[in-house]
Amino acid sequence: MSHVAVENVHGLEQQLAVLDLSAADGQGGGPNRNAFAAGRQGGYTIAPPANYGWDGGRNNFVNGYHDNRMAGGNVFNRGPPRMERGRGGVGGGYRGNRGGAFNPINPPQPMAFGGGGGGGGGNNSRWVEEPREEGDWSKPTPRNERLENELFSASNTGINFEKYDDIPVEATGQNCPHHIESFQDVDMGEIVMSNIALSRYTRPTPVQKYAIPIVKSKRDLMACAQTGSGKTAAFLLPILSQIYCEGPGEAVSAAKASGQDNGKYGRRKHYPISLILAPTRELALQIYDESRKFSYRSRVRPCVVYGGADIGQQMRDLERGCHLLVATPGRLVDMMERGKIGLDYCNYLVLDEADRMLDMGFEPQIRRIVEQDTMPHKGIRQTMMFSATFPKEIQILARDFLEEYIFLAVGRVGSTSENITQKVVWVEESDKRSFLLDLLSATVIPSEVQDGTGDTIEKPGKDSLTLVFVETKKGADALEDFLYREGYACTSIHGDRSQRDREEALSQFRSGKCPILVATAVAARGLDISNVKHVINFDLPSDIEEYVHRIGRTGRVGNLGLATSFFNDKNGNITKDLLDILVEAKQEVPSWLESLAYEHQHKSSNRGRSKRFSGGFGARDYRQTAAGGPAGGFGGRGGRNQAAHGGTRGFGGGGFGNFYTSDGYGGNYSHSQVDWWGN
DNA sequence: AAAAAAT
Repeated sequence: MSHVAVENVHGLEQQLAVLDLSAADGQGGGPNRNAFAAGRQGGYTIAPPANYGWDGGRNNFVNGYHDNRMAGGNVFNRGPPRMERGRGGVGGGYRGNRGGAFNPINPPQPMAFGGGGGGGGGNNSRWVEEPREEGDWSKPTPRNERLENELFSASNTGINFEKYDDIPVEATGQNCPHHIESFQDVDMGEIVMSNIALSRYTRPTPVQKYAIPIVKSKRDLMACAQTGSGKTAAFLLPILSQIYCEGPGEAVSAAKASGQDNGKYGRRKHYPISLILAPTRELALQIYDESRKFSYRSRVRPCVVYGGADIGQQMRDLERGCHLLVATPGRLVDMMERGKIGLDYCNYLVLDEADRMLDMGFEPQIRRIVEQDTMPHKGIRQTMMFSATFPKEIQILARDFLEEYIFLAVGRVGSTSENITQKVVWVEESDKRSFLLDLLSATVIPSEVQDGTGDTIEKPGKDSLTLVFVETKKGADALEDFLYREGYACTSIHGDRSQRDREEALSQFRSGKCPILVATAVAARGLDISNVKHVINFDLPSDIEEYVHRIGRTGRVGNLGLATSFFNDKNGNITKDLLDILVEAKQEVPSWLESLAYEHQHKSSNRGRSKRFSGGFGARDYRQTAAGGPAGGFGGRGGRNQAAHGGTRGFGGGGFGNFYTSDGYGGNYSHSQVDWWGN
């Protein structure tokens, strides 16, 4: 049945979910979880901040790029902080109490919108609006219809997750709070509830049902849930709810005490109450955009900082207040070293895509941020980690940052959504391009377009997006060029493109203006793009986690998706894991893949381990063993046609099935065959 | 060997 919450039960098939990794193994003795709430309630000096536009945070100019969502320039002035009105909050203590003592002007008055436009940024503002940080943080600030439309108009029309109700859920850890069935089952306050309604969320997704009460009860959490199942809201909603409920504590007064805005970047240091770290800039931006929705009509101001964009602009944005910060690690460290951000009062830490954040490339930066600076220790702060994949070795590492945590697994850790139809096809390197053309013309929902000669041709429609993954940045450029020359409206995203181009590419893809996006791993994780109907692994990745995340760009929030992967003898290292994934997701398995996996199992060591953890085996050694060297089973020269037609390849005893021959898919695949996967 | 993430 559904939602089997298990306490301290060692599940069998849950991929290491439990083992000895559960929180129940006595890491106890740490500080009281509630310490931060109790211990950080020092003096609170109320000093009115600069004039905030009532713009849930985001101005129309962020990160150095003009944001077209709000034409007309920066209409809100950024005057100096207003003179202290000295409502004598000193010693007044913590502000979380609703209906607290200091609420003389309620509700706060918003700035006039549009009208007046803020006085040209002069330093002599005479606006007498209530600064947003004052007042009762649990009470909504006034509506702003323009902002409301901007934030909520594009959101999808509710999530249909009924079919997920029989996904097995495992929650391990001591005193795990009971899950909820509806957003009304837990008190998240009127601000959150109204933003949930505006977002048209009808009922919580499975991961939200469990994570929300866990986070609300101040527990640390390691959460694993399939791609597209609503993880972002699963942490944003309860964290924001807590901040609204408890107020800013010392963070706001500390920022004010840290200095005056000197007009340029400001001298102030900002103390976010919550920090969310993400592995790519676009993902950080996306999370930030979500946080703007859920902080609408609140006193919480979200900010985002990431590399590749104007740091001065980001600093100016911080200057307007920063209570919830979304960041990529490098830029955050930079900001910390410049004294612009202090984590001293950061009570909530989220690692999104946590297994990536803790892998070799990121771990030192995470330790730098979390352990080697002023962030409250684990047990004081609340730490939450989310990902669809979480290799065992990284789970162990992750425990360094967690205290008495709850392990939550919705579905098996690392599994793929059954909403995604997965196909693996044998394609030699030299055939990949022509194969891709066939695939594109066969799978896109076409719209008729006039080509240069006046003939009507069919091109991808804007409601049918195709995401093509390649392994290298060069490869991405080359493939984009190729597709462009073939007449496809396509673009590309990878780490060598400018940040501006990256964001532009993503936006053109999202909007359907370029319905084909060629991408490297930068787009593999977390990005929520509606209408991605087809993910194509032009090059398969070398580890299975990457595969799971890549194909998870389709089949989101209950929609169906298709993922096609080009496989050849370069991909030996992923054979077994790929087979396991296909079997588990009840997908058709090409018999040649089964045979290869069988061979691989008998011919390579270190099987089933991600290369990151292969101990003494460096990546190079592993590759040689697995795929290239004398011990490998992939030395043969088999062509796609041979494979497809069951011809003999160079693998000893490789019995090839007729999965691809039986449906004529092999070398004779043509544009007319749109039906090869059974639709 | 590659990608990502600060300049």
